Amino acid sequence: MSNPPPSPPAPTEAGAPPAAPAGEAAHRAAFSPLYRQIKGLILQSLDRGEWKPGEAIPSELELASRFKVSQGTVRKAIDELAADNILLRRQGKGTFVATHHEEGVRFRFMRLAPDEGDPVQSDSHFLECRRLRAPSEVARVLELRPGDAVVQIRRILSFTGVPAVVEELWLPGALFRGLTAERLAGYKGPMYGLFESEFGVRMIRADEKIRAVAASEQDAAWLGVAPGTPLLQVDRVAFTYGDRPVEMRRGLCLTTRHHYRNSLN
Amino acid sequence: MSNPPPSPPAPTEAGAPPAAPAGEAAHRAAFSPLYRQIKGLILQSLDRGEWKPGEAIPSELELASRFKVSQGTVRKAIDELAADNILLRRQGKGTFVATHHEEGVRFRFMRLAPDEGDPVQSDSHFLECRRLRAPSEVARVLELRPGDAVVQIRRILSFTGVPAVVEELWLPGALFRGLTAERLAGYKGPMYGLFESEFGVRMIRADEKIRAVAASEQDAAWLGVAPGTPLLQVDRVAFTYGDRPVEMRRGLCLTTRHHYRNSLN
DNA sequence: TAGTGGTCTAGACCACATA
DNA sequence: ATGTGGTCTAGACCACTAG
Repeated sequence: MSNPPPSPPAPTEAGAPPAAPAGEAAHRAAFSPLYRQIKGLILQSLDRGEWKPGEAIPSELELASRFKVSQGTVRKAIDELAADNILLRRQGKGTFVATHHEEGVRFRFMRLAPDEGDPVQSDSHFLECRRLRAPSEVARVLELRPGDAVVQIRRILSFTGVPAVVEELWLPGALFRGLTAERLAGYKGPMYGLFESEFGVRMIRADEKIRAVAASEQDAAWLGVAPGTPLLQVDRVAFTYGDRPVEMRRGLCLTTRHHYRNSLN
Repeated sequence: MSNPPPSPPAPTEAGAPPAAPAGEAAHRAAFSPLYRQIKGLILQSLDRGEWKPGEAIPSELELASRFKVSQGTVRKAIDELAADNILLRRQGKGTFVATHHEEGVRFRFMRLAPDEGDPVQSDSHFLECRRLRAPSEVARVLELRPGDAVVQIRRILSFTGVPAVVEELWLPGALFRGLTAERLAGYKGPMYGLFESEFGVRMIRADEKIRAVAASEQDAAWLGVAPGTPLLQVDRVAFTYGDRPVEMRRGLCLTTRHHYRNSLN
């Protein structure tokens, strides 16, 4: 850096607006450390697609000179993004934008596992994929205006040929133009991989609410069980960059040979 | 530190055995960075009770001089322990051993939340607390020898007076001598708080497997619902320092007004 | 050999809590 | 005023990857 030698430059300025202490400011305006501002700038670049999933981002040294901070500060920003599973560090190679196509990450959003044996990839059978105006609850959850278009998808997930989950999804229509049952069915790999590659929508995080419910006649038929059979109902809201909700989903899972796994830390 | 000035001391030595490259060693013996060795040493101190839950551990500078490393290295070790919720940093005050008594941490192991309103404390009604020889499955999960003593506990959890969970727990008898229904019932606060304060067993982490099942006659009676009502079955194994299993638990949850909440990152 | 991330150190200064 | 954790920098060296 080019500064008066052993005197670190004042924080609060990084090519970006945040946290400028104009005059005296009230008591203290938020205060965000430099590395967090850098994190925000990197997130913005990701959001606007400057670096695509699977690609390498610039090296730490390069980002440091771009943002006019030390490597250590960039490092700490990237540390947090890597902890959030948004970036992926590979020693000797670089830092990469995480993608839903990687092998090791395929079960991050698929918590249903067989009671014995290793987790296995599920097969999708799509029942429906249509566009319609958002029901009020869907609009509320996805933060759309009433009447905005949404895509509704219904599918059956099977493990080794046995149906185990019937699922319904809602997506904002504006983000998923041209999504059809054919495209869904023809795609190899996880659905979030398709969303990411074909529509530029990357799922970052999700909240789930889980309940036990009795199978309806129709759900029971799809799963080949008796009506009233207890099913695990998993309601998910998934978010992309900036905590914007972009998927609402309800899964009904048969848990006779599978379970939902979770770890509490 | 007292070392030849601008030449960082060789890693691999920190008052502890790990990762000593005797001669040449095969290809490469694990290799654990210094801060991870320090983390291990701190964990050992915690495990042996050198610092108790709620207490402050020595300052970073103090630990640095004790372990003969720089503050930054201790800091990184503590960073990881704080991320694991094992330590708690409080700026200006010190670093503290996490405890199950704190307000903010009371819902870390209680994932059942009311459908509307904020999470609320549950009341326990203890049905049973007795010592017996471990059934084979319990022995296997808790890594006991067949025939070792275990404590079996059964209780009902109620939210605002309404029964919502019937729960059965198994604990290693050797660690919980003198645990009785009276002591459980007389204790104010979370059960893990009692385990920690009265028996020196601190729960660090847990794995859960969740299924939907039909209520048995007995469980239905306890919960005031019809037999066959779908219940959420939550099977938990909880671990203390060193990933030693110290609790096996099965909860059956009524999810008509509550749900199990989870976040996927 | 060069480039990338990973570790370790040392020192300065900031923010917060307490006495 | 002092002590604690929190941030930032600068530089050296290690570990891994690839041309």
